[in-house]
Amino acid sequence: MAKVDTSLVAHLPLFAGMTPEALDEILREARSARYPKNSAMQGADAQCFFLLLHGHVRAAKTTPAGEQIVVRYVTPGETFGLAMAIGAARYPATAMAVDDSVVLIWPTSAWPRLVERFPALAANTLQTVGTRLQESHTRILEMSTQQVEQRIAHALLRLAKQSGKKLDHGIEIDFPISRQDIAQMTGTTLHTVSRILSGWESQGLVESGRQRIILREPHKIVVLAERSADSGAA
Amino acid sequence: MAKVDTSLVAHLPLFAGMTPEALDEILREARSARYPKNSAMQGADAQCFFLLLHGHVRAAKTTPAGEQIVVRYVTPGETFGLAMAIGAARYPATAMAVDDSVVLIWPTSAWPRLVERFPALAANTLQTVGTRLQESHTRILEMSTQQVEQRIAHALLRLAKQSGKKLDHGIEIDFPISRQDIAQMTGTTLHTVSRILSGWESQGLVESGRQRIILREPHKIVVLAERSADSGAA
DNA sequence: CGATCGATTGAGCCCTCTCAAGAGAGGTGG
DNA sequence: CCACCTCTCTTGAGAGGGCTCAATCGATCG
Repeated sequence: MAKVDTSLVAHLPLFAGMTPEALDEILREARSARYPKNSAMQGADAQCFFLLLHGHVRAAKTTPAGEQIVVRYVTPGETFGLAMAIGAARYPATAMAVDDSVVLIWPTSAWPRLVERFPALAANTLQTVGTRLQESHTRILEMSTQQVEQRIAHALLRLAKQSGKKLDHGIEIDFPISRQDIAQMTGTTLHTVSRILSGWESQGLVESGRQRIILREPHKIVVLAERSADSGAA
Repeated sequence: MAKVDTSLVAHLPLFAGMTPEALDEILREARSARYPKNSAMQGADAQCFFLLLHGHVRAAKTTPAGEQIVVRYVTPGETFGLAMAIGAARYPATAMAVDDSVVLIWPTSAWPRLVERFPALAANTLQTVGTRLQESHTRILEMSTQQVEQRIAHALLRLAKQSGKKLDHGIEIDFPISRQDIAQMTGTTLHTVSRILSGWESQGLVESGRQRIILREPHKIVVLAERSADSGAA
């Protein structure tokens, strides 16, 4: 269990307002682990919670019938698997590394003690969860009021903002993502996603391939995203 | 500013694990207010947070274009308007009393101090917000995978569970709710809701009128709700 | 008793899903 | 290093669920 360099994580929102000593004490309870690309990261029982240091993780929720939606993509610096903080004994979603990933892991059992000793942990986590709640509401709003094309545009712009790699001309989404994944983020089918991306590609808005998407004209995609349902006249 | 009886609120999740003295101190900072039916409860700036004591409140989110969705219905004992706890300066949604309602109101400015003095407040709120986050994800899952009829069935069952009044034969939703409201909860239009409810009514599953719905056969509605998209053969 | 707001219902259309092939890319084993 | 195989992506055709548009009815309130 190699010691984690505190300076790497001190600036994260989770640890806002903490003394170096406190941080040190918290990190002493964690271990780190590496997950290879495409490996599952958790069982059904919520025995651990995670902080992603490197890589990308996909959190997905599954229906009884086996259909999936992508809850979110976790980027470095973010926590996930916080079931216990919200009083759940089982994870409501499954996590999978979409890239080779490195995480810090705490046992769920440590959470109550840590919160007691460092109340800022609860306050900081509340802030994070609150932000996610608002994002969820935004997503519900989009699904209720926008056409598929607008939803896909918004989803890609969000991914680009969150995990975009600036290129000479455009922004590349920095991890492998398929048409199917985008469909599961926007409530549609991979076929429709494929058709729309093909359309955009022929207009030069994007460039894409197998699990790879580059936004070539982000600004034009913003315009698309904001176009309301009935303002689409050419 | 009439003093609030602590025994009325001591059992609420928000105050779990608190001493009577702590509770007393927290309540001293609150004032209570009454909002008549159909009155708006908040301005744009998040200057207060609320605890609903009596009545029902509808929280809704609006698009730039003016379309609305219902985020949730607040029932007595629940908090709302927690923008500041999650670090937002403005409310992400608007609140309106759908019934004559009574609330406790704290100024937003009191929150940091209260949390500092009573860390359990943050932990309890984290739990609440976490639960809401999961409910949001469930809603997204439903919107992605289910037909409108199933979504409406789920929404009504949830409302009945949360705010249902048991009748001799059936369950009545205990506050005024229109077709439009249900449409805004399920991501559809009032027309479709009306058609589906009319259908159910002719089968004797529900009985409904102006802003009023009674589930006459809750069990059959559960069956409807769980029917998957392609198992609908008569 | 009139006005207003919610509910109902019909007709027609269109966006998106479903079903169905097939092609290309990338990885793997011989 | 090549052949094969699997996984992703593409594209066409057709159908249908739900939306839009439009008009009317009914209840509630002032």
